[in-house]
Amino acid sequence: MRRQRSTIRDVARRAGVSPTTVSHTFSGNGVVSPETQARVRAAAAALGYHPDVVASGLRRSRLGVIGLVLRPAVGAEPAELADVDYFPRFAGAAALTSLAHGYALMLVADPTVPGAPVTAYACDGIIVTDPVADDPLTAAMRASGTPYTLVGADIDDPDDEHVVDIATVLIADRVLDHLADVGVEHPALVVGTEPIEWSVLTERRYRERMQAAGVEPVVLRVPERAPREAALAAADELLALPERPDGVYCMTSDHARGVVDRFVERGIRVPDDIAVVCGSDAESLRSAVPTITVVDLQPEALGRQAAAALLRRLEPELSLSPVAPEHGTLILRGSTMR
Amino acid sequence: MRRQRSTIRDVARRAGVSPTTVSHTFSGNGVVSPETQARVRAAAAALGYHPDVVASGLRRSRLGVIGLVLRPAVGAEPAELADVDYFPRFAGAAALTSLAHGYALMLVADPTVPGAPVTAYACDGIIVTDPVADDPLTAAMRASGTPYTLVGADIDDPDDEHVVDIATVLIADRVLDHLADVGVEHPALVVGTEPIEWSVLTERRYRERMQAAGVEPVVLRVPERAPREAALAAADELLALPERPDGVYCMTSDHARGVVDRFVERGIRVPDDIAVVCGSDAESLRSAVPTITVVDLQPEALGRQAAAALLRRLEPELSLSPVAPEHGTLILRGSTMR
DNA sequence: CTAAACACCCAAAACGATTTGGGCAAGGCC
DNA sequence: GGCCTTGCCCAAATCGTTTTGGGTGTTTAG
Repeated sequence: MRRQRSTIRDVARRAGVSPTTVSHTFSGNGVVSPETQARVRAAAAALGYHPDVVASGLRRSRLGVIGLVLRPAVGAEPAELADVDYFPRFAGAAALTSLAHGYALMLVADPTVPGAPVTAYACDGIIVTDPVADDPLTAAMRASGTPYTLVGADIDDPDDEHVVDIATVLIADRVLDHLADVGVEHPALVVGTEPIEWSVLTERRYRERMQAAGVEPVVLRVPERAPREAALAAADELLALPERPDGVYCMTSDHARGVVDRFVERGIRVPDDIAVVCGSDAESLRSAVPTITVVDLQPEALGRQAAAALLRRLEPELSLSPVAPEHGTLILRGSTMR
Repeated sequence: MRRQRSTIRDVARRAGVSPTTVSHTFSGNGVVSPETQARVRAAAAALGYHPDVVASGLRRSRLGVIGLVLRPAVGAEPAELADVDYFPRFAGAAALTSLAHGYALMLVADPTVPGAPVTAYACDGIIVTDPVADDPLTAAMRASGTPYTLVGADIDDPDDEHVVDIATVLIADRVLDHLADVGVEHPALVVGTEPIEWSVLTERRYRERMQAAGVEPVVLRVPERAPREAALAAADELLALPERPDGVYCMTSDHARGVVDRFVERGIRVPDDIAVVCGSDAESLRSAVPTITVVDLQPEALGRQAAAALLRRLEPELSLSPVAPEHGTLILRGSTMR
């Protein structure tokens, strides 16, 4: 029952050659006569041999694996992720792009958190979404010489070249424009607390625009992983304001759902009294009453782009069809249909 | 710029001990005095040392990685997957369950297809969704002694114990019951061609029920990855039947969309003339006109279950909270709302 | 006082591949 | 004939760990 895999040595013995020759025939590295190659391949086939990726990875320090660190998701319970569209879709697209070029994609834990497994360092390169401010993970990757690609910039290091643009400002503008279009005059922002580009730049842009419009900005910070009560409380806080906002931009689906639910509970009409937009899609937003207008972040496109960028770093001669970056558009639903 | 990682030997030198001792302090295997341990840890920290997962994987033949083979998706273009909910959600849940127990999850290619990378064999165990009839991959895994878990049974090997139940028959009954409830008397079935449990058992069950009801079964087989035209043609074929079906059960989202689109094009009213149910959910089915009733396959629950089953095989002493299997229910939408 | 038990540590042999640096013939050139 | 290629092949070192099988001293038991 124990694994009894045959090694390169077994193949060599059976084919009457040296292990070197076997290695050469498979890697195409040395010079091996066609007849010998045939003998070797026959022996390998007879033994059901296939090279040990780990051993060859050790020697060549190249494993054929791309790592993916989903930052906010690590440590999350699977159940918590059930409602989030972004990560699985991103990962799926990145995985297929990698597989198409001979790499496996591995979802790994952030190796900079103390007790975590350090599998990430074994990868030939890693994709990080989304890096936090002054990210220790990026630093670690740089120190260990592991190629990386960030999805969304490290806001404390905006000059890093290895970033896939997530167009946060563009998207913020679209959302705020849309709210203005449906007549919202003083929107509030409900944003997460993690220092990631997505949150920080959205808030910055929001404040800029409010200032330009001469409107007092209202920003509520609610932790991404806070319990539902936090979102409900945020809704109450908005309603208690002296000048009640007539629109809300919630970054995460949990917050949007909580806020809308509480509004409805309190007899506030959505969208007539307050319009709501959410910054990312999720099943619950589609089936909510009313359904909630969202930003389509196009996770597949980003996943593909991130994987392609990293693959280009790993194998410069690879020909990768460039992906046209087409950034988030709005999916209009009930919560803004006035 | 080249990777200059420090090794266990460097740490040993700096701490004035042997590599053995360093290994022992980190693995907790041998006996090392607390003072020595402290010295070793200090040295490791100073050098930024972290063990090489690949080297240790080679020696211990245990990498800390679970492989996931998404059968129908391998070789697919990322764009093709964009619309499919099932795989990314399944993978996401499996990944989080694995990470929570110290394993990374790796999406790998089917190693039994000729030129494919054999990364799968490097995994400590693999999850296969969905195995085809008499699956060569299962055979390979058995031969190489790699633990595996199948999601959906191999229909030619129904006695394999390492299977996560996907309740195909139960779901088929629910769909057919629902169609009957809304007045459908002779439903047709549009099913894929891959010999996977999901397709085969559904068709079998469908035929059983039609026979019991004394209705002539109508089964159209359309390849899973066929172009859109194939689904359109299937719709036409259904319309051309002497006794036109008054309901259709399409297994895949592409087929359902194509069929509905062609029906609408031809002036057939959905659901009034023909009701339609799809066997798996996708974005396009939610936004189609009319929206299409689907089976909620609960990919997260299955992913979690599959990972848990495999983890239990890999580490029997692991305490994994049992997951209550709650199988597919229907999400009712316009295409069956008569 | 001697022998056994214990605590702590280490050298060297794996693990399974790749790579380096030749070795040995056969053939070509002068 | 001698020398240089060229074609083909191999032995041994290497990658960074873990594990095996001792080797020291220092205590404890008899």
